[in-house]
Amino acid sequence: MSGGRPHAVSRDSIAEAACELFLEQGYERTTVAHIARRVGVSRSSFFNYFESKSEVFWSGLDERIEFLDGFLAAACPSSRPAEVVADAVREAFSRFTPDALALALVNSEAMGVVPELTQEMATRQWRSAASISPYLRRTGAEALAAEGHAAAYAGAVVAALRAWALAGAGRESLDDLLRRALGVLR
Amino acid sequence: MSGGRPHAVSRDSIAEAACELFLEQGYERTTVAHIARRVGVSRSSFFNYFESKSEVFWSGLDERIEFLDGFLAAACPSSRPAEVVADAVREAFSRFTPDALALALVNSEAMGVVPELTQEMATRQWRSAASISPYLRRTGAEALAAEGHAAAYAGAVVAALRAWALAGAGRESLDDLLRRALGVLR
DNA sequence: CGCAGTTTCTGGACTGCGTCCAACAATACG
DNA sequence: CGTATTGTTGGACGCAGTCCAGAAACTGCG
Repeated sequence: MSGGRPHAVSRDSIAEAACELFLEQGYERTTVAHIARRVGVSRSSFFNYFESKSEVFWSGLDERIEFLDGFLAAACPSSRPAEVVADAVREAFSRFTPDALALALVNSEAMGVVPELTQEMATRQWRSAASISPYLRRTGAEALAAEGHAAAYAGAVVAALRAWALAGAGRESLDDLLRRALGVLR
Repeated sequence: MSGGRPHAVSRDSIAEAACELFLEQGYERTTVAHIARRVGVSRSSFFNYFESKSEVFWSGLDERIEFLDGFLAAACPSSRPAEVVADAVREAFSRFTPDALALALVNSEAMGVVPELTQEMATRQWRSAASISPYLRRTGAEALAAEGHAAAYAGAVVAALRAWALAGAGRESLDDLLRRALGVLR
């Protein structure tokens, strides 16, 4: 059951090598082949670890969003939906650790990843909203209202995340920023 | 000054042919070469009219968002920012006509364009928020609050747009939907 | 030790998007 | 008719992402 050829490298080591190259020569000019060669593995193998070049940045965040989605799907409708959502978000991000994404947010210009980053970040914000909106609907909100409010929460989360990364992940508490960003939507 | 070879086809005719093909065989299975051949032009020429395959859907909306951006950039800070934003949005979308995007929203499953559409729509929502947020900041709002509220407005706009397209563009007034979606964010 | 089963690695072929460019075609103007 | 301008064309190119068959590394068993 537990046999098979062992992994030659780890996801993390690939992500690390990729970030090095992005910093050295920029995102666009770095090919998947470059990354693979630097970490000592074939191009094919890169795609065994990551679905795409850009996914290097997003594993950590996607995991947290998936957690949020499951959490809210299982949550009971409350008369105070704002608090449930805020708690869910803070719970989901309580174990978010600085990773490639934080590095990319800080060095976005040096890496030349601004367009890539906004595009992908927008997608994650959308996905967060898509997790929040159904919960709001279950509390009785109307469709347009649910989507608008969900977008607000998702936007607040992303704003907090950016502020946190830009302040130098760890120097400021992500939980505090989330609380502030969500609290301001009263 | 006004000489030169005339255009062989129009942007609209290309978009039309593209939508036909997307409906017939799906977005993924339709190549740029297909579209070009159908409309009787070379693949190279397609890229003279559109920057990318997906841009076929987005010209109209992008134009409206750009208008919104300019409008808000020129707007004076008000003590009632919500109303200014709402007016700007309604003004920007007052001339939005049903186009390839509305068709794609309605037939998203048939076209197999759901992932593409969510990704790109998320990017537009982000861009709308990025146009609104600076205005809110100029009215004195704090950074996190401005981003959260801007995300809410942008989300409401996109929700209204989707609802409008799905109801069969024209059967319901976009302006009404926008007013409702924005009004609910009190 | 040899063998079967399992998992990963690898190289190569392939499709399709998007870019670039030099040559060519169609128009306006003088 | 020449010239400037603008659009079209085909071809070559680089790269992302997919697919696959075969080799490699490990486990457990006879």
